[in-house]
Amino acid sequence: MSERNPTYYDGDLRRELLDAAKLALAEQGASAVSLRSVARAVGVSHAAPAHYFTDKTGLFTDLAAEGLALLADILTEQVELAGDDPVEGLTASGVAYVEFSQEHPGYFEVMFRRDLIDLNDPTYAESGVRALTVLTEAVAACQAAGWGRGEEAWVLTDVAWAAMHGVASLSALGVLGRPASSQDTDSVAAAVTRALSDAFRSR
Amino acid sequence: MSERNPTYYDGDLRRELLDAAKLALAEQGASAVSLRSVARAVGVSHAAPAHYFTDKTGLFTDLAAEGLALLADILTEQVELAGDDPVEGLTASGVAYVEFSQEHPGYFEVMFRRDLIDLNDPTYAESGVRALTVLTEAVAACQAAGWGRGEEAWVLTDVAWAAMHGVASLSALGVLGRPASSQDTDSVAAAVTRALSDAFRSR
DNA sequence: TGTACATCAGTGAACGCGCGTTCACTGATGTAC
DNA sequence: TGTACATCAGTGAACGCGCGTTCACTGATGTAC
Repeated sequence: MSERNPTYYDGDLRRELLDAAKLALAEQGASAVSLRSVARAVGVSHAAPAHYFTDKTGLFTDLAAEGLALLADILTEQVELAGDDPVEGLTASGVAYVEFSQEHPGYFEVMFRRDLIDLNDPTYAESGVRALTVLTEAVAACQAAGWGRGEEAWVLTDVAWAAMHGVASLSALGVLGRPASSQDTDSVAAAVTRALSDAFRSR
Repeated sequence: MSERNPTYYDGDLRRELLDAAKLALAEQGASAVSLRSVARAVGVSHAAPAHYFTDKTGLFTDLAAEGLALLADILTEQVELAGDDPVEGLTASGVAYVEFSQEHPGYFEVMFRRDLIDLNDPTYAESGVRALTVLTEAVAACQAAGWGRGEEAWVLTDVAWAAMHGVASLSALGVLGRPASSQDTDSVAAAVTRALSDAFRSR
């Protein structure tokens, strides 16, 4: 997606279209977002998005790739920050994953939707591999430190990913928390993520 | 949704429309399903679905309510089967949740989509409460047996739900498993679910 | 048993709409000489 | 510095399409008497 001639004027319109799409996705969900509505939100011709993204799948794919790259960066940072404590690195990654989904619901809405994006897009795939590699290495470091021994490495990676992803998804749905109370979504997700991390940590 | 006169002929068309929608959702995703396409698949007039479901949201809501009721049944059954072993009951519920998502991808596609269904539909909400109650009671029984002490009950319930839901979602996406190998999706999900259960069990 | 009537599931024509996509174009920016 | 040309971002009119929804209707099923 989106190969552009870098020697030429690289205006803000592409950026603005992506931001508008991200906002609309967060506020109204994917079913309400069209190329025309995005163009309308930015105030340009309805044909403009096709210039940058070819088609609707292109727009969503570029947005998903951008989000996935940011997520990979965030996970990498968390693992690096944790330094010599790999279990802390994995825990912090989980917390950061959930926070990412809350801070960027627009990204999260399309990042894992195979009916909306091209999973084989090189940029998207590269970031996906990067994020998964960080997670895999973090798990391997935990195992080297004695955590989760006796389990195959990829199983533990999937377990960690699934746990993070589950909290992020249900948190976005707004179904977590003490029944019939209106707690702050972020703090609920934080409590759940923390409890989940503790469960892993105590192994 | 769908109050109908039970004294009258209660044909199969409603059933067939639901089944066709479920199949299309599983195969092509929500963005490809329309009232007209469902009617086409069944071979009836495009206006027929409106008779049973009022509108598109109605169709998806009825389908989601049906799926959620089935899931609540399944979870209840697992807890009952486990009898005196509450941790086994919770574990079996997790496995069953993931299996449900794999056996009924069409249900799973709409069951948690607030942009597609009416979350306040009485039937849907009632099944939701039922499923969550089963889970809550299972967690309470586990705590009574000494598991997960020191954690608030709702946090543990959310942790369990998020874990199940994460595996189900990522499994449906097809991203779990040993990297670059084409393992059977079901067995991968089973391995991950099992590892997750073990993690909880060992607390 | 027979006739007249009520119900209602499903039809099919018609509507207006927003969509993605195409395409000839304009006009500003940058390049060659 | 000045002119002629090339590039390309973005325009706006036009297209055909599938959609959800409406509505007068048909015809089969069941009910009243």
